[in-house]
Amino acid sequence: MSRQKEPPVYRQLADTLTDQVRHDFAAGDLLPSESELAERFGVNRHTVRRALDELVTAGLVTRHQGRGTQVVDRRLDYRLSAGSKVTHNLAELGMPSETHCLSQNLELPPGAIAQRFALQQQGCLLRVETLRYVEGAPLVRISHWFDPRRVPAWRERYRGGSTRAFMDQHYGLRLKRRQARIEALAAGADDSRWLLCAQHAPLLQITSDNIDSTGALVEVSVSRARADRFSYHIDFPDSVKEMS
Amino acid sequence: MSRQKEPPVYRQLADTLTDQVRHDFAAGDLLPSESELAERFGVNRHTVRRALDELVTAGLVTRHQGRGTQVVDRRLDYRLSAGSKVTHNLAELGMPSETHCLSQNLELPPGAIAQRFALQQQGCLLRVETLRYVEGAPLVRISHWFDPRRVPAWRERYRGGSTRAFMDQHYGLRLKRRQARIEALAAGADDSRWLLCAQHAPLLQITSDNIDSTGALVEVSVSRARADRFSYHIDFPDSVKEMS
DNA sequence: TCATTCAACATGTCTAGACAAAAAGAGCCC
DNA sequence: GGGCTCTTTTTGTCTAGACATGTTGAATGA
Repeated sequence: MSRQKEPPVYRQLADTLTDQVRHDFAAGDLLPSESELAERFGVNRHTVRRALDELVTAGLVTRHQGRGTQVVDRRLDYRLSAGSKVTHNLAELGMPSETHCLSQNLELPPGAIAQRFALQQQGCLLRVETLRYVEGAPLVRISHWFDPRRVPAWRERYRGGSTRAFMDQHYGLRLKRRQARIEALAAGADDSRWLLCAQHAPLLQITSDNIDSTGALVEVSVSRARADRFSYHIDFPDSVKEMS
Repeated sequence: MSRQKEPPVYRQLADTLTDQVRHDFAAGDLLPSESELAERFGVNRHTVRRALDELVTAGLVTRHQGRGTQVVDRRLDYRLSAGSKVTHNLAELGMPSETHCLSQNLELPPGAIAQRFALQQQGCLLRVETLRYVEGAPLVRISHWFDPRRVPAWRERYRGGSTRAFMDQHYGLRLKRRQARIEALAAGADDSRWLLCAQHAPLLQITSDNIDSTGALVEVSVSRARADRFSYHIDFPDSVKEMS
């Protein structure tokens, strides 16, 4: 194991092990023991542990005291290397994707959402959770909050697919976006589970108010996208916007 | 330090240090060195490091090699609860802030930046690094990349403050933003140092092309803002945009 | 005065060895 | 077979010391 220059040994070892795990191991397999790896690579066991720490935080393996280090189910990593087409216009996003429905319930919305609907509605809203796949990997998780009076019997009919198309088809609603708020945040446990990303990985969150042709608020959507696969692009045609 | 039963020493130490950091330290303070903590608590330095690892991943402190372990800014929690003024329009941002200049040099730009200037210039660009404070706390770190021919003798004159006002005053340049790209990413070592945030904390990065009145590209700016203190807001006047 | 050099100090990495704790399996007895 | 202990294997924790690398600030020198 090269030791002359950068990077540190545990980093190189982590990369090596990551490759091996990806190519030569299946989900559920046990890795060789730390002592064995240490001997095989000619480094101290602590260095192996430090390297394995990386794989653990990357979500590739889990450790069980007394049992061994086990390869976790993965799937997503292949996409990351094809990093160039990362820039999506949110408008294009609907097309080549597959949308799954995770849940749909009537719920009391959190304060920030309720506030937006405040003057029109103060009870429960219809919350529809969807997960959108692009090129086979999950890209964005969306919470749609609907005014339930505008989309009656939604839950009996909707089973997945584009909510936009569904609304158009069943309710004749074509929503426009009135405003959007863009934030960054760290992935929580739920996010990492659905988006197959590391916990605390950066996400791009977009909250938008969607109105019908009369200007009435029908939907507030909160989407969380994996930042490594998504960015948001804005063109300023020729407006007199200030710059920053 | 109790060692009879559970939990492990590093865990107890992590809890102790977490308390101390919360009560006896202010944002930006440096913790005692690892060796000093080791001696004070009667444990090995590695055990202290293991405990500090917990604080780092919890986002309470950041480490800087050669410098020390620094307490991260926590004031923003207050801000989050008073969640309303978190939303800044990037255009408003210039006003109540204080801008410090970190560095300014002629540099070979990275590929992504060079590409934007490609047809006009293929040598060095003027890179100006600024840090903007709002309400006394660092909010955003900006890399300005200028076409040096458009801002001659910049470095002899500029010492801080709004680059926008400076350009207007000295060069009669009033730039407009042509496009912007918004991404989320995790804070690196440099970011955490300047922005006083945790390493791997989510940042909102905005890359924008700024042109003069003739449409020529003069500046590309890359700003990284602490996601916990900043969000980006967009209004769609009455355009026929698609929603997502 | 200003810049350079250098030493002190901080975190980062690596090795070495020891024991603890949990899990799995072997062998035993009933 | 079923249940038991005991041994082995494996990860978890802790100590000890060494050197690398980055930062800072004081001493030095032009």
